[in-house]
Amino acid sequence: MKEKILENEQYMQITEYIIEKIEDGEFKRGKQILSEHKLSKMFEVNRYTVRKAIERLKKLGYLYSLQGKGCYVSEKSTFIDYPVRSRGNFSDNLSKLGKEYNNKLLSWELADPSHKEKKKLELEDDDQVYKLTILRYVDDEPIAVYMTVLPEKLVPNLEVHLENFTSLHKILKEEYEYYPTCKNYSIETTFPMLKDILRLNIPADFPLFITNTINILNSGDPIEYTIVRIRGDRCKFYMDFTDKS
Amino acid sequence: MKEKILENEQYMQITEYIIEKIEDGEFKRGKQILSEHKLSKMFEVNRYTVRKAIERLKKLGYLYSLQGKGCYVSEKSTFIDYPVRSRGNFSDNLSKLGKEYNNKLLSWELADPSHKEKKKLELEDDDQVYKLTILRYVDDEPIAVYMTVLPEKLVPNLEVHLENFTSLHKILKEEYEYYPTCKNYSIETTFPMLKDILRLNIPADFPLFITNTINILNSGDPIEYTIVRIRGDRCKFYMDFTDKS
DNA sequence: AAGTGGTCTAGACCACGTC
DNA sequence: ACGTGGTCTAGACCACTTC
Repeated sequence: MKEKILENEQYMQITEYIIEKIEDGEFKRGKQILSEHKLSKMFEVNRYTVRKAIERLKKLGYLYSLQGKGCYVSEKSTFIDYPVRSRGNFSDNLSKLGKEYNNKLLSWELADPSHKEKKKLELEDDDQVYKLTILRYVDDEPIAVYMTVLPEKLVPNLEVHLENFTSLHKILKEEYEYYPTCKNYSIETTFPMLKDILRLNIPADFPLFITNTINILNSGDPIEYTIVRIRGDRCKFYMDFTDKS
Repeated sequence: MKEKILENEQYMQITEYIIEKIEDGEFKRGKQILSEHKLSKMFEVNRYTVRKAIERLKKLGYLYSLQGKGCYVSEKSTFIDYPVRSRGNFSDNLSKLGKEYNNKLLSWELADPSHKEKKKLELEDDDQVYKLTILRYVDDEPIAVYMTVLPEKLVPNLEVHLENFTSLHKILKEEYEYYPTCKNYSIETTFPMLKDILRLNIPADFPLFITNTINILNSGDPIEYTIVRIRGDRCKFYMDFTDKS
């Protein structure tokens, strides 16, 4: 272990070494690996160095650790497919996968739009907006935070329909007869802020997707501007261009 | 600084504190911030703790550091838009943004397909495939690594056209009269492996996009199966459903 | 030579899980 | 009581940049 892959980066050698062990099957899926203390003795390095290697292996998805118990080799994880398409929505897809999902309305307010929201939703000067924050669970695990902004003039008295919230699109359909379609969509990746960490219950160094989307009505009027913050370790985006729905 | 946001996580408090300073404009864009040594004295913590905060701030895109010089507040970064659509390609979009790009063929081989490649490309038992590895630069900065697999039977003698490589789709068009369209597309996010770190010249803890796509011919036959590994800190994906191209 | 960030050692205390 | 991972301190050496 004493030659160097990159200069002065023993933790990188240890990382690659452990990956090999996992892929060779020597460290078995689901099984506990050696403790940090034992690994640091084995590699003759400080625990700090082993921890940096393990930190990276966790972020790469090879390992996960439980405080007080130990560090384990991950099972092959199943990603939740997030479909991207003009029409249709998330729930259609999930039922195909046999997964349960539900939404929880964290908060709502009727407020003045920010400059950006005003522009995205093509609003006049005095228009107000509803701002909803929704937490989405899949199999009872929090997966994504939705921050949706809707023009008040298009969804008057929205708050009346927010009791026993299950789905925004259900409300739009059943109460307003709106069938929004996606105008555009963007996907970035970063890391969770403190709010995301608490809401999604993820470590600070896990990747996060951020999507921006504007949905419009048949008339072309923007009905919602939504920013979604999605667990990057559990989800993937999927587009099927043969699907004509 | 002595109350706790999360338990035993002083570095998280320092992170949030510095973010405030940046967003308030007290730490100015492009300017150097205090050294790690000075910050650790200021917050009365060890340098390790300050470094963890700075590590996080770098990953969040607020800071960048130069060895021997110091740590600076990032300018607002401009993302490279990666368009996703059935037809059309990357280069159209970039020329709109006024960016230069070019490709470099790192390697190619004619080989047996893996099990997965065989399935994705709907190959017979004896079919071979060309495997190309291409590095894409934007403004002379490496941005993405393409690993493309093509059935040999559809692009016979491909190697003849690989001299002075500029673009695979140019070869497909000019030499084979193929105009591939995208069948499906997926996007995940993880972290770079050693190869990515060296090729894309990024730190180990920067986020990476991984896309999978299958392109088909008009006949419906799969022509390429491509895995792309893209810098997540510099790129975003963009879909426009009003664009009918 | 002095200052900076990058890496690592040695050792400590804590929270948590198992026994 | 003990082992585990999570956090932090104190101090060291290195590579790099600036002077």
